[in-house]
Amino acid sequence: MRQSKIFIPTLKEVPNDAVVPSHVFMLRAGMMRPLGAGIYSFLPLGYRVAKKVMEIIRQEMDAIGGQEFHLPALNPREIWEETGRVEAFGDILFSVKNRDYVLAPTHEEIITYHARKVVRSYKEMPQIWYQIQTKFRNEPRPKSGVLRGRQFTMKDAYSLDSSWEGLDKSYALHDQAYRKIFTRCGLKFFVVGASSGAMGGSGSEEFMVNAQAGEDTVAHCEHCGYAANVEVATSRTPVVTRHPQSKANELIHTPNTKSIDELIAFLNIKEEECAKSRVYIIDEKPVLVLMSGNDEVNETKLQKALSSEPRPAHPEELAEITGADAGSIGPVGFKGRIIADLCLKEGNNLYSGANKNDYHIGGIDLKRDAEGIEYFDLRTVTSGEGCPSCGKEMQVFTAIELGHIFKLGTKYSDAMGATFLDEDGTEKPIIMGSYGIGVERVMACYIEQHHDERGIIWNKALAPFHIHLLGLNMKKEPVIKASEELYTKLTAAGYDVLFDDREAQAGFKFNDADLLGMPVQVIVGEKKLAEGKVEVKLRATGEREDVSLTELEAYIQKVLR
RNA sequence: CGGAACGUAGCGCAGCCCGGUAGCGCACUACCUUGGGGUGGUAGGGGUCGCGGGUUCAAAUCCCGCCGUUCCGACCA
Repeated sequence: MRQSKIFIPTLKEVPNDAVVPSHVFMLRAGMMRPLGAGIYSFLPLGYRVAKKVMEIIRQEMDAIGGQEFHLPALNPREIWEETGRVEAFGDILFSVKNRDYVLAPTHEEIITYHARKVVRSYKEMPQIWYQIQTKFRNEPRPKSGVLRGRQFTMKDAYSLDSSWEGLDKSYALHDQAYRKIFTRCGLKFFVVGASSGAMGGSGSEEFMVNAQAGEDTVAHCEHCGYAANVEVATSRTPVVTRHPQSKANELIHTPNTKSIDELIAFLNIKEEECAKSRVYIIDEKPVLVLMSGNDEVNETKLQKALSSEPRPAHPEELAEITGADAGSIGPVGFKGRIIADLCLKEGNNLYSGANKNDYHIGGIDLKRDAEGIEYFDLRTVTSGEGCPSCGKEMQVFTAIELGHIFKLGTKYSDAMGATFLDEDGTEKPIIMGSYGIGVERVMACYIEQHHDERGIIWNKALAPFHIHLLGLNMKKEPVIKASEELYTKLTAAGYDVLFDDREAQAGFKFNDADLLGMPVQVIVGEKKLAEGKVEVKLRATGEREDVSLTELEAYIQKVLR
């Protein structure tokens, strides 16, 4: 493709609205343009990448026996009423105004609808049906370019099985296919599994990548692969040691010390010697939550422990309940339920608030001074703590969900009456699974993981072109001749070549090439051409090498393997 | 949906406080120049200042309403 012909509107400056790298570069490289909040048009360069991603997905889905469908985005609302998901989705579901249709945010209902009409016998299963299509979700807050949009492309697959063992098999096939897909795309990913309870249910895995633009916070152990959403993640944290002797309570005047940091500085004690207090209101009753040192209360874990929705107490409530303001609250004399993190189990000689402003109490023995105290895992893990499964250091970071595989079971087939006749002659609901991948997210995450300050760094698998051929001075006859010949030759050799045949300054072309990020740049300049050579630059490393025209093809084959 | 910011040429921005001729850089057009990291110059084209209303002799500028976009939060099958 000649760059003088293809529409690639590159931007020198960073568009005002773009913040995360993938968004900035997709706009700057002329891959896409916005049409509205969370709505993007793909331009030729961006669409080439999308097609490569979709083709990789397609190949791996076909390899596990998937069959590609093309399903309507426009769905009769009544189908969605059958499963109660009109209500479940709420405002996320787009509705058509002048007819009773909705825009499909996913396709479980449509697949189940067809399955119920078609599938009659256990003999017709298993099936894997998939589609790669546009989905619509009325996101309250679209953000980060293509990472959270109102319209996006998704590969959705659905498995139909006659037995739970069959579902396990279909699920495992998808697990393997997903690993191949993301690996082929060059993504460094990890899997948050059901064992870690990220989704709270059984039989689901999220495929995620580490990215600053991410929306989920996860704990991940590189050594053994343990990964869990920070809402449920655990770690090996030392429990406070119980001293053989419990000291007596001691009221200490601590003016202007609200935080744990201030307290340890003021009293010259260690963080582990403090018990931090948080008051929550649960079922309209106050509960004191004690954490070791500066540990953060994990409200998801708290909710699980109390099996009820907690909310932090308001400042006025604090004063009323404890007689003190936040920063001076503690277990001694607290009227109400007291629970503590496991790290504090039976701790003694601790410091905590005195329930009297500007006072703390030392020598607290939870066993002695907090009657009826209960212990739960309530803390939020942080980077550097020990992995619960292998004990090595874990990291906590934000991540983006790229794909999700899920054992649905009979939720949809039950609701919609999609049944089959089993071998024993009984009618049973079809056992289903659903498996999604966000196509734009794969592209954007790749860029999040592979860019530098100059632009994108494509690998061969996703690059819109393999080779960027730069004719440096397109007014000089030898350069024109040589670069035109190379263009023909490399194209004939099967490479996708982007030929910068524009009449522009060398620096202009170099900067554009680095921004667009094709893996290999072949630079045709007058001086080196006189020696029968061209320069080959590898985008990933910045390495440049002069290669003679006769050896060029072999050289490219080597670096672009 | 709560909090905040922004909306002026294709893009990035100044002008607004203190009302009076709409500006800068890049991009674009023509010509010259340069030709291995966004070359230098000359001459040009391009604007309902987001929309609507109000105040005023006069509004990009002040006031009210709306819309749009982004950021933080809530939400995220």
